[in-house]
Amino acid sequence: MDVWNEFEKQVAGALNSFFGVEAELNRPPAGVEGDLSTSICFALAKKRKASPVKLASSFTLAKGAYPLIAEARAVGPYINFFLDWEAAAAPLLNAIIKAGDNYGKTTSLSGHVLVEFPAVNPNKPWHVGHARNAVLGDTLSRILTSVGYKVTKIDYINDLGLQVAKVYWGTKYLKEKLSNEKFDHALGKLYVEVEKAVGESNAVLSEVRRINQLMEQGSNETSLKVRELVDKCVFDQYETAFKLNVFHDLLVFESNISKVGLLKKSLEKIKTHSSIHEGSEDKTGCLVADLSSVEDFKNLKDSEVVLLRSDGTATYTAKDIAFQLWKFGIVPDELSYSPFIEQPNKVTALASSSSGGKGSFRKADMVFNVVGMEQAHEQRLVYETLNALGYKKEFENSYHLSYEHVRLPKGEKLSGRKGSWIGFSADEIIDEAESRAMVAVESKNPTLPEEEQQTIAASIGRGAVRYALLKSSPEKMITFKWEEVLSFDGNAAPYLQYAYARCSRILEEKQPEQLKEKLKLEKDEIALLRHIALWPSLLRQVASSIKKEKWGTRLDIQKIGEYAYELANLFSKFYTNCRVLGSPEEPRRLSMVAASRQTLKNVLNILGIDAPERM
RNA sequence: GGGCCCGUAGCCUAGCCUGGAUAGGGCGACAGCCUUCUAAGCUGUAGGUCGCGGGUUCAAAUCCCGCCGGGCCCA
Repeated sequence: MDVWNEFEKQVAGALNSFFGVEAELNRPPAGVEGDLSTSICFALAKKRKASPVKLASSFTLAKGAYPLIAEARAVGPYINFFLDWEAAAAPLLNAIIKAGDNYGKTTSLSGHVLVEFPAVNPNKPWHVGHARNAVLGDTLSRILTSVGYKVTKIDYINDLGLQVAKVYWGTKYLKEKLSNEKFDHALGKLYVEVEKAVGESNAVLSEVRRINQLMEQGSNETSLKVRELVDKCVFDQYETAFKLNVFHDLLVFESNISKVGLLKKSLEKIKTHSSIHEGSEDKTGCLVADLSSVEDFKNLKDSEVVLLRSDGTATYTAKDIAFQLWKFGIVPDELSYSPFIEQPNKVTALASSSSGGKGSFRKADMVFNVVGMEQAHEQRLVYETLNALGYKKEFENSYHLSYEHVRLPKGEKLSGRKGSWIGFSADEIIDEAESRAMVAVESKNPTLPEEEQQTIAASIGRGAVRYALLKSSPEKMITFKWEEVLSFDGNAAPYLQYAYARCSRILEEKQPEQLKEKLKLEKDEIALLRHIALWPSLLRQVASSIKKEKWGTRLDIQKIGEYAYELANLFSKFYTNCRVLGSPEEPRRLSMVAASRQTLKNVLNILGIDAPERM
């Protein structure tokens, strides 16, 4: 049931048949009456040599042709259209309640989308910046799913990096510094200590390098032990993910990629292409990809991208290219998979492994990499290389979802090496939010069993953190401030959840029944109903805002949060001004409450925020 | 040297791609509203050189050019 979409079509049709032009439609600004408006008369005024005001007032609606349009009113040079809410309300409300969790969803798009996030190194806990990445990737996945895509959420674990070798060295030689806390936290702190040791002694660094070599060779005692350590760390990182309602389908470990020789096979496949050749000048002896045909890279030295150095070792770019080729199924999937972890969403995430069975991994039609914006250049190199190799379709379907980083209150960066994340790990922030929520829950619901209070507080805490990370545009830097994340008033997740809980409490008393006749609605009711009706087109609009750009991807993800806030706000006004239970308007208002509750639930679900029945 | 992102009240932020009505919100401040479905709420007041300067246009926060400030990348 998409009343709004139908209304838009009718307004466009009415304007087209009267003026004979396609007119753009806008929402009138706040304080101006009407549901849709057009400023087409300005443009027409010039061509037709008439004043825009006259043109606007000349407009008339063909009778009976546009059942959803109640009125078209000229306001100065604008024409404002009014939807016939009294006629539309009953069928709309009935349809929303019937559609339930599917209200707003469509199946208009299809294809397999792979979304990779957050790819945190397995030697420390997630900090608030990783949480931003994860929450963005997760919400993007929810949006894509809601418009019909089949989405695979994938995580990449670089278990062959020097950072991992360092913590492994630490567990052997600095055992006493490994604390008893949650393992990812213990490792993260140990890592800081190892960095100090490395800085003080060359012997340590060469031992770390030796460990790293063993890891890269694989199939030895060290590499097995390192993988054990990595798994243990990732398990604990995923406990954090679960607290944020972040779930995955597949984890791919670099060690497994390396073992099956993905890089080598990818290079075999592409090296005969004319754009892959030996480098010139200072790149003699290197294998390079030639991107000099790309306008933006023409004047750069690295219009030749090094894939293999003259000593035969591969660059990160080469690995990234190989992995991107794998994602699109250009090189076959030779990885084996085993069940890795049971998730609270009842999906068992699989992980690449040395012993498991072949996966049913389907090649992707579209790939999103959620990566910080400092990597824009690197990401573009990868995609442009695909293009240069003739994989045009894959190039066009490679998306770098970039986002700005989270900074600490004083403006410093979050660093694993220096340990500046300590005190700002995702766990610490979520836990703090949860315990603050618990104080309020206890005082407002003293009779509830403690377990239930805990569940509600957890929902509020994680919701607050997720919403704080989602409500502003990804390209804006976030300076972390406790007061902001822990503010439970105003434009914050608890405000949305509170509106939902209020709906639920009314409906606990009485359920709505099918509505039949035309409804006479009050102002607050129309405002609420209009916003509810907007949900399907808002969701569609956000999904279609996804646009590959030269550097990065356009995505209006913050519009979801904005919509959610407005919905909760309009419901709160309705709740204050329109008595439901026991009032003469009870039948229709119960339906309004049920439709509000359903829409709030569906919006919160896209944001990955729980909808508690009471709080 | 080249490139990317950000700049909107004390603080945070929407709007910019697709120009149009008094630049929307939130926090904080101040003043009101609980004997009726949860006051984590509602109502109101104060607070703005939309970083600066040009240009295009009937119309610029929005488009174009040039600066400045902050962050980042390539070399």
